[in-house]
Amino acid sequence: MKLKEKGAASKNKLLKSAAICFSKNGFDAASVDEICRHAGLSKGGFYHHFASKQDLIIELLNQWLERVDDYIKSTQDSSKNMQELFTNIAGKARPVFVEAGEQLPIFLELWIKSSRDPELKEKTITFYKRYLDFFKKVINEGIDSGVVREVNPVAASRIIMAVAVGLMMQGLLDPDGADWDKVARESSAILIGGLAADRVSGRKSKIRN
Amino acid sequence: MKLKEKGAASKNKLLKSAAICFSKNGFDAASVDEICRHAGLSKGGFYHHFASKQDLIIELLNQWLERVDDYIKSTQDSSKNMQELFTNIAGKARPVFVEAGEQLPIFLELWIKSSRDPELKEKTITFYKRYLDFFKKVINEGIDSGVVREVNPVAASRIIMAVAVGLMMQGLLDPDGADWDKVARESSAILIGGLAADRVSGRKSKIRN
DNA sequence: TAAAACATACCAACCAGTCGGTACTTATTT
DNA sequence: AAATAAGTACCGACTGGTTGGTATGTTTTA
Repeated sequence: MKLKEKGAASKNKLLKSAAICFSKNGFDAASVDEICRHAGLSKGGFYHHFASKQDLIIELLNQWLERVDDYIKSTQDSSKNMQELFTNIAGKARPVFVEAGEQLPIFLELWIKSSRDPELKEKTITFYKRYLDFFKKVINEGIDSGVVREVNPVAASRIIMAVAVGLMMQGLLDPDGADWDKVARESSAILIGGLAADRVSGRKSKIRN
Repeated sequence: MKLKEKGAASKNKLLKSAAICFSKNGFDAASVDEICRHAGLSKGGFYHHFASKQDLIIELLNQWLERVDDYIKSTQDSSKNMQELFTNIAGKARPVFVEAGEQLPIFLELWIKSSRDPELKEKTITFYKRYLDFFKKVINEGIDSGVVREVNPVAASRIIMAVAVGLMMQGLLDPDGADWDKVARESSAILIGGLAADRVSGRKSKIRN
């Protein structure tokens, strides 16, 4: 194997190990030593590849950001209308809750950390806005095609985001308290179908202010 | 002042200082020394009142739990039907986002911490279920009175919780990105009114599985 | 032989928690 | 009421352990 490749492999190993160690007990609890041990490298190796622990975190975030892009693209391609899209997203609840279930606490911890760290915040907001724009676009299409009533697209996007994030948090706190897969599907159904027994207003939504 | 009262005052001062220090940089970052300094007490004083740092956190949580009960009661009393309740809750978005805005990161951090710490988890779940039951009750009343269509009450409660928590998290990440007060009101409107332009199904909701 | 990819040893800082001791208050006894 | 005993509130130096980061040396590859 070439030197460069070996170096890149080690760096990747460190990133993977870091993600695992972080998910176990959080960012701060996972020490650099522990990550190194898990990756089978020494501290010198770590600081050869990363300037600091924070630097590693940033790089991890970048990797996730790329995945977000991929996910958005794949979901966008395979969904024709809003209902279908929501069904697709809700259908992916299980992999999100199970496979990535261990990465979830880190993801949330990162979110909170971002609220205090400008460097992280910038990255996280990028991630956040990307999803927001995606939903906004979907809703606008829905409105144009008459499937969605005339709500504020940005506000609606925020609710969708809120439901997604909020359900994740509940799943995190009470994993066995519900069949989250099912809850996700029901949630999207309620979000789509609406809560009220009868339409409160006419075609136009009744948002004041 | 009597001795006991003085002690209680000091303990309270420590709790308040802790809440402030925690909100600045998180649980782990705030050292016991820092809390003591802020409270104008020594370390010995701290460990006279609390068995450990964790012990303090638990007591803080208990205080918050009591406030939750008060809040639920006050909201319950001042709302006759579901729309009114939601309007009330959404109307309180500003105080939640502004006044308690600094305590929010801690609250969320606590949530995550709970997912790993059984002792904390038990407390947090109590808090969580209390809100869940509250919403469930409201929705059941709504269904009985015909205002709400026949959704799964538990699932609906989880969505409401999700929206609340999810919006808080977005507000945390991007405080100036939106008028969160307005977003909260619009959200409750959408939640109540529903997203779809036309009722997808008939009276019965179309939840499968 | 130069640089990349590590390893080893080490440090200064920090942190939760301990412990012996002090100042002051309350309860009990004389 | 005075003396004594017991308890509460608090101080601050100290400890054992951990952590992020560094300085320097060694091996491997181009």
